[in-house]
Amino acid sequence: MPELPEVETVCKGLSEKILKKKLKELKILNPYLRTKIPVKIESLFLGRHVKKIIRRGKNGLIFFNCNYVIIFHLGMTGKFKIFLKKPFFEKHDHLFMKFGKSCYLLFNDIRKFGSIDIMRVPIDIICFRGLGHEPKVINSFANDICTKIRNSRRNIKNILLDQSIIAGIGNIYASEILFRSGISPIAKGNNISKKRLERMIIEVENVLDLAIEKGGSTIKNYSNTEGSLGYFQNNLLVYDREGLSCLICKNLIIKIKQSGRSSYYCRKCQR
DNA sequence: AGCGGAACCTGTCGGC
DNA sequence: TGCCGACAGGTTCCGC
Repeated sequence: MPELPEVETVCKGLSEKILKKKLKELKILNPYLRTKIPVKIESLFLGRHVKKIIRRGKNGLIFFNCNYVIIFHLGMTGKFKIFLKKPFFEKHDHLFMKFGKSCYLLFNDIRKFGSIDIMRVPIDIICFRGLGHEPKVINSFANDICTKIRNSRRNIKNILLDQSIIAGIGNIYASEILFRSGISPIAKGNNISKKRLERMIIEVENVLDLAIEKGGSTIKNYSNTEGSLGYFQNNLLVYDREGLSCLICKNLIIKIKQSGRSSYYCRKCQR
């Protein structure tokens, strides 16, 4: 469940559990993710304390009191499972960690599209991995973003998914943002007025903020549900609603493929 | 240079 | 029941 709001929620959840705690044990169960988990991870972090945990785009960064940071990406199916006593390992568990006296973490990833990596500090968080602006601050960069979009002949859906322009939007929220903005996913960037893009930028903030809020409310179940989060489904206006009626005009929601990925929209409300 | 499509990997679901 | 293809919330690489 890994778009920006989910990663934000995971970072908050991890902070509650492991902030200031010492890493007591670490075991790589299966290093093969999108990138290989570095063997050095054990020697670099064992015995170190967690200083802070932040999110940048869809990446989570765990800072320790040493010169390295652990960077995780959830890919499509990555999750952290938290336990208060030592868990049994399961299929697709990749990394095991113990913090403090009794906090156990397992990174589990069925499809192996996630990653656990390390990086030396200091990190240039602005230019981190070529990511674009954080949605929280895009209002300050609205001109810059509008110009980029209006110079592009790509469709707006793909532009929203481009992490180097705005960081953190994924396939679900791209559809939701466009629905709320009244913009068709097949509209070309260079054909959308500045005014409409400014409205869209506000909706980016709205949708992600709301999703973080909802994610925050379910994170309470995080340790109980062992990471099986399923929040925000109830708040989706178009995603996965093919054939159902538009909540505004009652027209049928349609599903199309763009660059191999599903987009959902209302032909009448979105132009 | 910038774009769309394929590839990466595993599980699930619907159709036949 | 069983097999097969399509699909899933992401990113990167490879041609055109």
